[in-house]
Amino acid sequence: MENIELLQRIYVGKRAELKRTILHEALFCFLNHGIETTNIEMIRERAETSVGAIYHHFKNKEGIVRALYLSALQDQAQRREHALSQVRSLEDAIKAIVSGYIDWVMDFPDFARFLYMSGALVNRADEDLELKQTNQQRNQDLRKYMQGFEDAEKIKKIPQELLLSLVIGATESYCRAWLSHKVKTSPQAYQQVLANTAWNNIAYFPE
Amino acid sequence: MENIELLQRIYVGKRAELKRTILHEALFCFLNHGIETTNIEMIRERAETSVGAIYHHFKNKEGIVRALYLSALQDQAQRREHALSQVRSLEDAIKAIVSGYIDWVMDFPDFARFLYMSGALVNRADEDLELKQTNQQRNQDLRKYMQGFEDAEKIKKIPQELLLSLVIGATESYCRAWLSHKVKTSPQAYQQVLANTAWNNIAYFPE
Amino acid sequence: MENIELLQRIYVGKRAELKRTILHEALFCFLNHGIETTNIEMIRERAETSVGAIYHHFKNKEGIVRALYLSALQDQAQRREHALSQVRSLEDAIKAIVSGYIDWVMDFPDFARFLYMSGALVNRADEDLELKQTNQQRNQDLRKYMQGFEDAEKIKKIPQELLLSLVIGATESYCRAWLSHKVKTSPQAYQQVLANTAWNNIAYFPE
Amino acid sequence: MENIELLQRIYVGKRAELKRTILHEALFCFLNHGIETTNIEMIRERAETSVGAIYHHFKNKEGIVRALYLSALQDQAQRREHALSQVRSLEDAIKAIVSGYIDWVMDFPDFARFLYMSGALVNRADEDLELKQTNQQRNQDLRKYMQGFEDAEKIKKIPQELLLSLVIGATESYCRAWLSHKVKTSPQAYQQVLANTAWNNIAYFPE
DNA sequence: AATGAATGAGAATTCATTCAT
DNA sequence: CATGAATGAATTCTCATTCAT
Repeated sequence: MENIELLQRIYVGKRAELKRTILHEALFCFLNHGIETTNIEMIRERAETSVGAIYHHFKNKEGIVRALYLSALQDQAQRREHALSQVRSLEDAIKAIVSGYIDWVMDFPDFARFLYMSGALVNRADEDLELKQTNQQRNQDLRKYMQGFEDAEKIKKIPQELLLSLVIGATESYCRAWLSHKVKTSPQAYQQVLANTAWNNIAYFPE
Repeated sequence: MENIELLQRIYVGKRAELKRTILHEALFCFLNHGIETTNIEMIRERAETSVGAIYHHFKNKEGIVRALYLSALQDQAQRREHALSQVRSLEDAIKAIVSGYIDWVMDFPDFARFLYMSGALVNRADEDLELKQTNQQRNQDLRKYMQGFEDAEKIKKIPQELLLSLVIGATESYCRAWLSHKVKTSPQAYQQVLANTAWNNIAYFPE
Repeated sequence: MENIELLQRIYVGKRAELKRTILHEALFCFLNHGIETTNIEMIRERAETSVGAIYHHFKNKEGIVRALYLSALQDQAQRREHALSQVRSLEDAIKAIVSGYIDWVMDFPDFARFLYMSGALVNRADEDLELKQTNQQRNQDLRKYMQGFEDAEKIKKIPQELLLSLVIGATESYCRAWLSHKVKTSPQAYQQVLANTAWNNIAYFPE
Repeated sequence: MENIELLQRIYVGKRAELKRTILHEALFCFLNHGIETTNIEMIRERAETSVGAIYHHFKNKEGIVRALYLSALQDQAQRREHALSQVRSLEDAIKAIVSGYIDWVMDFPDFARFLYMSGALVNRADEDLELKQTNQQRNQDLRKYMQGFEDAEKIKKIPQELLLSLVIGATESYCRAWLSHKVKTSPQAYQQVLANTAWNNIAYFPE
């Protein structure tokens, strides 16, 4: 169960064991029955705990969804930051983002699937300022970081709103298709191709 | 209310007026409160009809969701087929697909938003063979159609699974962002750019 | 079951039959188990209906409490107004109020008990403007009415806030004690005495 | 926080500090949210202690309610007994009871409010023999005491059940109204009047 | 004495759906 | 075709209380 690895990075220590178990089993239920269709009893049964404990730790059913969502995002971001820290040019950065994304999806397909399916739900919570701000901050940081490279002029002409879609759009689209079994070949097989394509989108961006 | 236009193309005539009204108001509720959170009473109230009438016309709550989903897909497909029929080269076809996609999203943002949000739900229904087959059929048709052009060798090297993501990935990614208010500039502003990028992805596909 | 009589005056007709039944049985439960301790299932079982029907008609558990409370108040007021309409002097009015109060408590001891026990609850809802205003209106009307009599100078010296307590205080206190079985003799036995005392409080009000 | 004063008279010493704190904060919660609606967690938070500590000191939620209730009754009785010990005639005794009642309500409005609101609850506990007997004992003592005065023949004609209502009814009614903000003028302003009225009810009791 | 995580029975409420009129 | 009262299974969540540390 590689999912536990991810959760162990976010929920550290012995104390958090029950929390991790609950999240792990909740993820299983959400993926197999859908988020709205999963009820607390199902999670409770799998986690072999009590309703009270679940509410004690997460307050809400939504609290579980949110905890999973944030764990996934946070881990994804950590991995990306690590990958970017190894890189010295814009081209390498773009390719690292695409490659890293695919690697993460391959390592944690369950979390990836969950991110896609919960997106609609979590975005609904427009009031969720905390999440929104964390996201915006990350985007800005990323942008600034990339503008620090020597070959960075290229992205100065590209509207920043568009940049992310050009880089990750095709990759995300393919991963989505793979995770929902619409295509069979693993994204890893196309990792090179998708990384190159992403870079081409930037390098040959039409004036 | 441009949504009604779309519905009028699918549900034709005076007879279908109540059906259209119900779908129209249901769409409003689904977008504003989420699909699962919307209940029949909410739709009934807005549509100024009775519970019985809704069940008479759609059998189910799911029946409403499905009707909306299929209407959107069908209209989108109609539009794409029309656009493609005007076109004589692979390049034009690719660009027409991207442009048409953006046009449709701009014309019916509510339906587009609905498609994105219901995706998770409807895909869950793996048993829904009818829908799955229609979709696969359309994809195959599209592929065959494109292979008929003179300049079609290019896509023969491209794995067919990957093709759609390369063409539409960035565009879909940006439209999604726009519909959820993460970016402000309308996709229309980037229509040219996105169409060109899509074509570049095909034309300069790495060997 | 005299309680039904009262409810029939407030909830008129065939249509309202289920409503009356639910209220009637709820009253029984509230009195025997306390308001907070009574659960919907208990009411449902006695009323031989479904949970849904209860919620359909009253929206809330609190809705049931409120409906009973308002019914009681309304009936009490109706009776008092009727009694007062028969009367030509301040003395008779005061005595009619006391006598009427006791009569009503004797006729509908269940509702009286309920009023006493729900008072704390319903008053908690400070936001309940509707109720508050109705009450104030009634008090003002009563006051004006009483000032219309020939022998009304007497109450002009009495602070209006104090008036009601002087008139009804002892009676209410005794009825409360009787309804909670702290005393055995029926209030009716002291009707004359309490009416006279009330009048004395007014007539010999210290300057 | 005058409430603490009262509690300090009942729960004496350093040892009982936490007990007093818990009761004090519980009182706050009960008054602001109602007794049933207040949960242990709310009290725990305000008292800055632990759930365990609360249960250690009071065994029960009901234990807290009861402790508050008994404290209030006990303090009220103490005060009354003291006042009565200063008095040499029935008239003075009656007036002292009324005045003392008002003084106590003015000094401890929170406890008074609590007594009114918990009345319904505590009476429900018919099984609570201890409380019932204490109460009856006090009433009998009071009666005997009053019959010891020279001018005591007057109350011999008055049914003993009725006596308390005649004496305290109007006062209690007005205090209730004041505590629930239905009237604005403080009971103290009417202390004389209410004491006189109470005495009149006895002195001029109709044969 | 103090702590607070864990328990789990029990409550209120919702809501898709049916069906008699 | 239309209506909306009635149904009742299912769900979320609460909270007094216990108990190991």
